[in-house]
Amino acid sequence: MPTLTDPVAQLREAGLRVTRPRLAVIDALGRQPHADVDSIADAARAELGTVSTQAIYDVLKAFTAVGLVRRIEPAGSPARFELRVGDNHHHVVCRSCGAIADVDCAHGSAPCLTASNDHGFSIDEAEVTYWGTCPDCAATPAHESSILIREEPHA
Amino acid sequence: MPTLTDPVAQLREAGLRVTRPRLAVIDALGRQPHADVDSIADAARAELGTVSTQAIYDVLKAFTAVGLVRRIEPAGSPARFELRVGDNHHHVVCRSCGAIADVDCAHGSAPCLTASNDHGFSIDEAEVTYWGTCPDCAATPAHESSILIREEPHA
DNA sequence: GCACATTCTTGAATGATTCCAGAAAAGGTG
DNA sequence: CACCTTTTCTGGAATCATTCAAGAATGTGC
Repeated sequence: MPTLTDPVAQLREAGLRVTRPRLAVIDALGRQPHADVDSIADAARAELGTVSTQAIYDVLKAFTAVGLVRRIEPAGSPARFELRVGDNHHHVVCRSCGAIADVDCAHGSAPCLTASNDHGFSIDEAEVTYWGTCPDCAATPAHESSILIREEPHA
Repeated sequence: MPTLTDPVAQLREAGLRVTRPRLAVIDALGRQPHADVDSIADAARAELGTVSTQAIYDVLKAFTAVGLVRRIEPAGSPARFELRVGDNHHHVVCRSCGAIADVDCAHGSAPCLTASNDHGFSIDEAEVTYWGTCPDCAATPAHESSILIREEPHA
């Protein structure tokens, strides 16, 4: 087995054309697990020289459509994307810097998928987001965190 | 006891001034559990005649800050607000029309709050979002849903 | 290698949300 | 009850993420 399922093969299997921007995006996501569009675009540009932001959006949309990547959208953050799909895992999001980490489901594959009262909805997915503080931000005295996504932008 | 904790008293207790727009927002939220800013603004205008969108945002921000309302942001939808706070409950979101319903926690008050591996994060909240199809959309043959937020806008 | 469909580029539009400065209103005090 | 300070509301513009559109470039199957 290759390093991690040959990207070219992945694209072909998904019925998608193999283009430079697409490979760059896969590569970027492989390196940065929960990157937002901007980071992915930066990474892709570092690799290819020039890629339009639009292309990144298109690529990500195509990937999401065929299930190659999963789009996650923690409240208050721009959308982020990850390659891990299929295994129902969840995320911890840092309230102060926006960092995201993966969390495997504690009770098997579909933990809380059973709602107490589904109001007649037919539920097909349970998405769990844990909110807290990442080790880095916990260590820092509540100011000057690494990224700062939504507080005191002037500091 | 009043219908549901006198709004005026609620505001006073929260240390907020009692203003017409604020009462209108509380009223609107009492009637529409998971309204977005636009709906709230409409409801408030129906009641007061004129209110700036800005005022609605300010009011909601103030309410959120003191914990009077909770802000929820399902991926792909504008932010929504609800009065129910304090009881850790979750939401079911309809993939086709965006409808939201409350779901009480099946296993007591803090169900999945225990992540299998917290990566060093100190977690303070677990937010669960169930995705599925609401009864209305399930009944409809997959087209012409009530609101249609994000699929096949041309249909 | 060719033709065709798909994908990328450029540039602009949209929608939600926020920032700003000034005008108005609410509450507490004398 | 009038005054003053603080907070809130108005109106308009700015910002950010994302999407739309039209044409040029590229990948794929034959």
